[in-house]
Amino acid sequence: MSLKIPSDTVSETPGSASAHKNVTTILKQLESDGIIGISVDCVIFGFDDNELKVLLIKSDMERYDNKWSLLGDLVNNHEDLDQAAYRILKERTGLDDVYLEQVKGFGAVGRHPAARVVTIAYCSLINIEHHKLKILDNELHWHRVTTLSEMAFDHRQILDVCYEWLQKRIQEHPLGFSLLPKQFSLRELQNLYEAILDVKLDRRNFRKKFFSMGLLEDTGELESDVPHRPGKLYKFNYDKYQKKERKKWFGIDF
Amino acid sequence: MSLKIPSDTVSETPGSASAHKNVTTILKQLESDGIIGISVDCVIFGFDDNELKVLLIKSDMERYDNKWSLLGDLVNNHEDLDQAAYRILKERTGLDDVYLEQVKGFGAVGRHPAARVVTIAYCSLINIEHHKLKILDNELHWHRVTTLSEMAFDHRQILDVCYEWLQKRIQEHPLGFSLLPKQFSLRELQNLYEAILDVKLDRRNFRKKFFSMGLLEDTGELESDVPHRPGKLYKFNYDKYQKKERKKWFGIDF
DNA sequence: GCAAAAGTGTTGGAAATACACCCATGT
DNA sequence: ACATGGGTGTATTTCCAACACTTTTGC
Repeated sequence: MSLKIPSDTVSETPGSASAHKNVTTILKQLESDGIIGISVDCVIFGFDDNELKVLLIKSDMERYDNKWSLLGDLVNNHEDLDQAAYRILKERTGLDDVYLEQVKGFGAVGRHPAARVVTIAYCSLINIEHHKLKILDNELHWHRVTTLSEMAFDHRQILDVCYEWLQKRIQEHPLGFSLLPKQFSLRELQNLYEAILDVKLDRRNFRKKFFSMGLLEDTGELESDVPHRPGKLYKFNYDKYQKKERKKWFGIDF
Repeated sequence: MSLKIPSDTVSETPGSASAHKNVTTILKQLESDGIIGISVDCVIFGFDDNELKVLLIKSDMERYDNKWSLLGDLVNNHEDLDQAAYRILKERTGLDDVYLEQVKGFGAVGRHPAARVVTIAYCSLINIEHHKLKILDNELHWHRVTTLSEMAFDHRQILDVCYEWLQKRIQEHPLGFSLLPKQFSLRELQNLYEAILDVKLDRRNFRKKFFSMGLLEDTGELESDVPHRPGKLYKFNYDKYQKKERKKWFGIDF
């Protein structure tokens, strides 16, 4: 987790290295005062090369040098938790208007070496191609979720929880489309689900399922630059999804 | 939310009124120092008279007099979030060894009038008959979830989120049994599901469903003191449930 | 014997699964 | 022409939903 000085104004130089120093000082102060710090950590998923990726940086803290870290920061005094998460995303990646949802709070006593810090984990899903990263401080880049090197603090645990959350959530909510381009082929969609859930699905049944939901809109366009017959491109009709009434009864099963 | 002086030792006089004073003082201090406080609020559900109930107290704070409040407290410096939740339950109700799960963090800037406090909501489910309340400070008692009077702070929102969480969770995890006696009839179980989900279910299909899961154990005993044919009493086989391998694939549906 | 809830099976429809061939494109 | 994935339909099975009568007990 990277921490910076809490302030009420969003930095004018988002992502600049200078905004992320003095971390240790602040934490030492918190610790000596016996105060619990509160931070937000963002688990940002992307999908590329048919693999689920996560966005990590190199930790600012010496002791955790060469370990990878989620994108985090202390929560400012006058911002909501959600706002803090959006701010961190914006500062670190330059990205805005993305899917973001709170997943869980982590507050084990020893989870941060410098001070007592409770963190709220957020999940974000972005399309890697569409949102090219503009800020690359702290070696920000994408990592495969399946083959992760050692991570700082308890960030591995946080990531694991968020990944499991994603596996469950993607089956009951159409958040996966955030990982794809606005227009996508059914093959891409299926690859996404297969990669995240680590299963093989039947192509025909997968199509039937999604078409029967009636939420995919044929754009009339086709794939290009593929060395085979191009597939149709669809987009997800979010309005129509919103209007569907949610069923609160799913069926008991455990 | 009721707050008390953070300390590293669990109070020796759990639930005593004296442990819950000086709240305003602490919060004023936090506020003047520009520090974000962190608390835990417990939403404790019970089931009685075929209705879902929630355990509330009268708020300590003047401004919120006569409004009902969840059971909460500031998190101590040297306790995990989960520990804090268990401590609050123990202090306020004398109860231990109960189901408890984190639901969501709430951190809107203005949610608490005295200071900036981020709270982590926990859900707990207890059997009202089995765990008779020993501590009744602050007018602690059970309220119907469906007909709630005005609540303090944002506690109504927290309760709503937790209730929706419960409706979803009870269908995919056997936590509902915590609300029933160790031995229960199928009628009681069905009443529980019908009350929480606010649906009517077919009795035969309900039985079929639960028996087919193979997790109910016939105790050989029967209901007593019922003015009709007594039903068989079952208990939930939690060991067997634990051994079942979880399926990560539920089927896409949204 | 009557009221009240326990206990029990079958059937039809819907949804999930399994499975194989022809089509369009780039090379 | 061939390699690659796109696109499609059907048969089977499984699961869910609807539905009614007999049994046991307390009063």
